[in-house]
Amino acid sequence: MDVQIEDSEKAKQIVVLLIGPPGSGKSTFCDSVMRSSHRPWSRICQDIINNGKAGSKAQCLKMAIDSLKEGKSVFIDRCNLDREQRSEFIKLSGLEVEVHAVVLELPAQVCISRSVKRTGHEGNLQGGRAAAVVNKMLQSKELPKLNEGFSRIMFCYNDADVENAVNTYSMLGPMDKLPSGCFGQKNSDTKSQLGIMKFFKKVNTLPGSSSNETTEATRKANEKTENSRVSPTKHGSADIVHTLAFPSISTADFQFDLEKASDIIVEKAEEFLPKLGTARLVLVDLSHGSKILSAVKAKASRKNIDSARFFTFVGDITKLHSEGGLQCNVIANAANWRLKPGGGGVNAAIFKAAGPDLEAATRARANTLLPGKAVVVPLPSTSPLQNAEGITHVIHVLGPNMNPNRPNYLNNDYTKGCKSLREAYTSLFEGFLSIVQDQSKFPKRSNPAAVPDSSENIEDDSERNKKFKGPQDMAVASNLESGSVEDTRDSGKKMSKGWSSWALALHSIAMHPEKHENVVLESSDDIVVINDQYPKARKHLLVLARQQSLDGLEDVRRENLQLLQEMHSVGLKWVEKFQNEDSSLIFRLGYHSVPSMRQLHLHVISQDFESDNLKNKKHWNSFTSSFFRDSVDVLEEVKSQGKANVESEDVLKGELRCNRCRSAHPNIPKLKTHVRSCRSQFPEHLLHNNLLLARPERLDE
DNA sequence: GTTCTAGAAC
DNA sequence: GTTCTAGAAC
Repeated sequence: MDVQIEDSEKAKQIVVLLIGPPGSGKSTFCDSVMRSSHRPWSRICQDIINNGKAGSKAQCLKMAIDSLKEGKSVFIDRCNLDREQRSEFIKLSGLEVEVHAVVLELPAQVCISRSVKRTGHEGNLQGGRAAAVVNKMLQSKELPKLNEGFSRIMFCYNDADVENAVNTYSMLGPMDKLPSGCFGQKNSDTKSQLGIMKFFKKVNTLPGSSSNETTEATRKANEKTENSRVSPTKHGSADIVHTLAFPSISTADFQFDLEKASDIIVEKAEEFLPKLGTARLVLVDLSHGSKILSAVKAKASRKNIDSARFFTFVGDITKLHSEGGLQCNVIANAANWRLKPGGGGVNAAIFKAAGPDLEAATRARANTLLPGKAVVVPLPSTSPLQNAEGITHVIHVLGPNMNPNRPNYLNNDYTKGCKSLREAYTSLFEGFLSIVQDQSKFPKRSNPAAVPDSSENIEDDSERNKKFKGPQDMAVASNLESGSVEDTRDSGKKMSKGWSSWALALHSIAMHPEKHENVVLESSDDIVVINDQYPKARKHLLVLARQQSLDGLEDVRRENLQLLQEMHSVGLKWVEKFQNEDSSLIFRLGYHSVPSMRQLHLHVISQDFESDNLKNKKHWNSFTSSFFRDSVDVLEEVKSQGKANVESEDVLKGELRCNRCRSAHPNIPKLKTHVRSCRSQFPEHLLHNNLLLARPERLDE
């Protein structure tokens, strides 16, 4: 196995800023690490720096510099709660050291009670005063961000997190380096990082060994997955670890430059891993001497990409499980534009191994493929590839061609070529992501034979959910569902993106409007218009996108721009119609940042909010706060930056403010009473940016 | 997403 | 006592 050798042979010192109020356990943290670490550490504690008495920040800095000169790594043991307090320590990174932060975000009560007890001895802060001090400090707290200059930040919210962090640093030998980035922060995707934490716990560092040790971690992870016959790693419940095995696109027959290709593979893997939860990406090649594999492996290692979730593998992509012991549920095919078998290489091998079923299933989805595009094909359960290898989906992907003897030769134009190859990997990984998300809401099939023949459903595996006839039938549908599917579903609702049964009604209508004639107001190839079943205002429509795998605003990309424009103009048309009937109506068109129901839908909603269905804070704030993203703004953002900004769900819990005068109200009934009579002007930004759709005279009242 | 309801807030 | 919210269950 060729292991990437770090270019710096020198031991990399680190400065670790502990961040937390008194009583959060900063000193204990340092002591625990220093007790078992093989790396020389110096703890710089402002409380005792002056011969056991408290000193100044400047003294701490000086001592830090001295310690670094002696070759020690440094803990800065002071509160470091706000950005300004931290800034001078971060500047130490100029001395060729990495600056890390470990954030001890323990409950304030815990810190207070600890610091009350402790300061009891020292006579420093007594009882209630300690509480007041801690509370005051916490008020001015600013959580650290990478852009302050940290190369790594770890957040700890409880004792287990702290233990994890202690282990991570204890295990760190003099030559080791930790992955950069932000780890463990709540409200962001932390799942991927847990893997790393667990993993570092296991690594035995050998002090003073060769420089290779920097990638000891990487190597072990690879060994684990490459050489032993591993069954898919289980994460908590019964769900499988989704794994996509893919060949390098365009670098074989299409003769794409290997250096450029490997850059793009690593770049795209890095981009998608955080979105993929625990799922894994595996670059596969047949030969041991594969240049593309070693290039990718080296680059991934240099970027500190989690090697348990993105790695390379030598083997036949059609026999990964049976011959390589690697369980993958999805494989990518370097397809030809006709999506036909043959040609040689991976394409021929996959079609051959999958049998005629794959061709039929492919044909049901697409006849041809453009460079840069991918198509996800569920593999029929009858296919030997599913039975023998556990493959449930094949994703055909077509890359750019640099070979003059093949069609659509790009004549060495690598500007176009790189763009197209990036697009190809984006399409491929997005296809995989859609599979991961679709299946995260269902338990693994216990009996593959019971799966409906997927060559027939253009849908996906959630086809069984199409028992829904629409929102009206939800109660019935969920009765039918209960038992077999329901009980193993995530109960902790924390799953990255699992759609519960009730959330699929819109998707169902968008896919089969003909089955919902009673609710569909208008439909075309691209959109369906329905009344919101629980209107939150006098007029409240939804314009549904019909395209697959556009679940919500977060999935929207530049290629969906035309669709968004159509949705917008359909919305406008209905506004026009409603205003012809009642010229006092004022509308906004927009999307929820994070929708509760699957399938991208545009809300067309009048701004009176006169509705008995508007019952709670979430309802109100989802239409009147920044959580509601105006269609106009979304279009602009997608046009200029390729995707739309989304607001965090946290704002839904914010206070209740009038949508016109922005006055705050204590509860929903009082708010509604106020809103009924408020005649103030709408907020400036809505008026100014033409986000309100009203007949001219109606906004001047 | 909605419904239901315990218990917090008044 | 009544009103209202927030969380669980669906």
